[in-house]
Amino acid sequence: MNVTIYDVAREANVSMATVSRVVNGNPNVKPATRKKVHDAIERLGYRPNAVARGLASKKTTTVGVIIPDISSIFFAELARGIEDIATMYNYNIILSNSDQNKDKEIHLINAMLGKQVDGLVFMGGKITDDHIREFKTASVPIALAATVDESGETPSVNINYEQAAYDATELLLSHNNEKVAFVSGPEDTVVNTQKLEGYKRAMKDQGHNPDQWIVTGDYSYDSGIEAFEQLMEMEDKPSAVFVSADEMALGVIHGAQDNGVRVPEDLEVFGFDNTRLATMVRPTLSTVVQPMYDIGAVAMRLLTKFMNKEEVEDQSVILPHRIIERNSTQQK
Amino acid sequence: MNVTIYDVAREANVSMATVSRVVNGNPNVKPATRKKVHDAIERLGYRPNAVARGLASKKTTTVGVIIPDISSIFFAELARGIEDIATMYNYNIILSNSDQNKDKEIHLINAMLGKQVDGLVFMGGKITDDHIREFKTASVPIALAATVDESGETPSVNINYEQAAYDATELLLSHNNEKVAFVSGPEDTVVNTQKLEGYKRAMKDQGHNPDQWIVTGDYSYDSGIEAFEQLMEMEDKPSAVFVSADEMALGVIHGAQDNGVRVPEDLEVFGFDNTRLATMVRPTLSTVVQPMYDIGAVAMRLLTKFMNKEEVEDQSVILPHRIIERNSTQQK
DNA sequence: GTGAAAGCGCTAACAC
DNA sequence: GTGTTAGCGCTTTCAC
Repeated sequence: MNVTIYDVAREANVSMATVSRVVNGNPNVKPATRKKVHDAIERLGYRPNAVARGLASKKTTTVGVIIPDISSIFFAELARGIEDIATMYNYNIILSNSDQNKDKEIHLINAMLGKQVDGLVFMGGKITDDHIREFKTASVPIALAATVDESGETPSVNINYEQAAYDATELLLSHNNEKVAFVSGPEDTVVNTQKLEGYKRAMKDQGHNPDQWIVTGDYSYDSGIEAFEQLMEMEDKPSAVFVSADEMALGVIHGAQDNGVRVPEDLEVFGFDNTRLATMVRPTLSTVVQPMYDIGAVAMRLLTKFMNKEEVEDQSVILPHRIIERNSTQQK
Repeated sequence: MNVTIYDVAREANVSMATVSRVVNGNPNVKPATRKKVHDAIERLGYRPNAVARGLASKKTTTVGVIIPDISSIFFAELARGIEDIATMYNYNIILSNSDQNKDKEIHLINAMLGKQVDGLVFMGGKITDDHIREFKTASVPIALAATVDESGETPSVNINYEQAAYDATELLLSHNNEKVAFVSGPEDTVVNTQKLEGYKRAMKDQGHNPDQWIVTGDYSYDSGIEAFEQLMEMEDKPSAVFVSADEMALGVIHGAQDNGVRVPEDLEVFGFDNTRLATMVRPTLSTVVQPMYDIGAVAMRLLTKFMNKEEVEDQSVILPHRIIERNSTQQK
C-alpha cells in the first residue's frame, strides 16, 4: 500500500487537513507544524495522489492535446510550444494523434473529456459542425492551434494564411515571372483553401490566369517530386513555383535538380512554414515564416487564461507572418 | 453539474452497481436491463468520469512518457510508435520533455507517478543511480526506449549501437579509405559512448589509429557544418566520415559542398538513424537503419506486458539494425 | 441478475 | 492555526 495523507497526519500528529494545507502551500499553518509535517512527508516518502486530488477538487491540472501527427516536423514544433507553456503553468499534457481523421478526433475529444482534462488544445484540418457540437458540450475551454474554425466560434491561434500566400506569390511575380505555379496541399482543409485563395488573388491582381498552374500534393517530400514532374509535363511550363509546405518544396527542388533543372536559375521555388528543413537544403529555401512554436505557445497561453477565467480581449489571435528570401529564389 | 452514474441509475430505475456493470461490459446483466441502461446513458449524455474510476480501481489507463525533445525528428518518430501501441491497448499518454536534464527527469518521474500513471516509458541520455532509485520506488513498471541502462536492471528496447557503428565504420574502411573520421554526439550519453567504441574497434581491427579523426558535435545540422570545418583543418584529412546522426550528417554534406568538396568523390559520408532526412538530401545519405518507430512500439508493448503482469522472456530487447547504402558513399 | 454500502485519497467548508 | 466531516464519482465486495 502506498502512503496516504492520513499516514502523514498520524506520523506528524496533526489532522489530514493540516497536511493538505502544507502540501498545498496554504499560509495558514504555523511554521513549527509545517516543519513537523514536512519531516513526516520526508520520512514516509509521501507523494500526493493527483487522482484523488482531482476528484475532490474537480481539477486535474492536465490538458488534452489532439494533434494530427506528432512525427510531422511541423506539428512536433507546435507541440513543443504547447508543452513548454503548459509546464510553465503547471499543467501536464495528454497527447494523442488523430491522423486528421474525423471519427478519431471526435472519439479523442470525448476520451479526454472523460479523463477530466481542464482544457483542450486541438489541431486538425477541418472544424465541422460535429466538432463544434462536441466543443460546446465540453464544459472546459478549447483552443485551436494552426487550425481555423470558419464560424469563428472557437478560440484559435493562427497566421493569416491567405495573406501569407498572397505575399509569397506576389514576390515571385515581382521577379518577372509570368507563370507562377502553386503546389497545393490536400484540398479538404481550411488552411489549404486559404493559401489557395491567396495565391489566386495575387495572380489575378497581376493579370494572370489563376487556375492554370495548380497541382496538388499531400505535403510530403515524395509528393513534391511528383508535383515537379507534373509541372514539367505542362505545355506552358512555369518558371517559378510556390509550394504550400517546406518538406514538399524540398521534393520539388530535388525533383528539379535530378532532372537537370537549375534552382533558382530555371525554376524559382518558394516554400511555406520555415521549418528547420528550409536551411537544410541546397540552395536554401526561400519561404513564408510561420512561427509554429509560438502558435503552440500562444494557444496554450490562451487556454490558461480561459481555464483561470481571466478576461480575454480577442479570442481569435492572428500572429504575424513574414517572408524570408534565401537562395531558391532570384536575388533582386 | 455533470451527469453522474447515479443520475443514470435513477433514470434507468436500477442501482449504480448495475450501471457500472454495463458501462464496464460485465456480462452478468440481463439484456433487457442492459438496454434500459444504455438508453438512459444516451438520453442523459452520460460520460464516465475516469478520475473517479481511477481512484476507485487504482488504474488510470494512462502511461507517462518522458522524452528529451518532442520536436526532434528522431524522438518524434519514437513517440509516434509509443502512442500508436498505447492507443491499441487503450492507454493514453502523458508526454513531457526533459531536455535530457537530470533534475527535470527526476521531477517528471515523480510528477507522473503522482498522477498515478500505470507505467512509464523513459527516453534519456544517461541512467544514473538516482534514476534507478526513482524507478525502484515507482511501484509501476518502466520501460526504456532507445536508452541504455548499463546496469541492465531496467527493461529496455534498443539496437546494438556498438555493433551498428562497427558495421558502418567497417563498410567505409572496405572502400579503401585509410582515414575514416567519426563525428561524435555529446559525450555524456551511453548510446554515444557505444557508437564511439564501435568506431574505435573497427578502426583498430583494420590497423588504423582510432583516436586521430574524432570530432564532437551535438547532433544538430549546424554542428555538422562545424564538424566538417574541423575535419578540413586537420593536417591529415580524412577521406570518409561516419556521423553519429543523420541531421548532423546533412550538415557535413552541405559543409563539404559549400566548400567545393564533392560527396562522395572527395569525401564519403555515412549517417546514423535513417530518419526521413536521409533521402531528403543530394546525394542521398547512406546510413545505419535504426527502427525508431519500432523501438517505441516495442517498448510500449513491453510495458503493457508488465502492466498486465504477463510473463516476459527477455526484458532487454535488442532490435536488428542494418546498413543502407545510398549515394553519399562510393558504389562498390 | 441486481442492490447496498464501504471505501479509494483527497479538498473544502465549517467549527472551534 | 488546526481539526472534523461531508463529499467528489466511481468500483467492488458481499448479500440476497
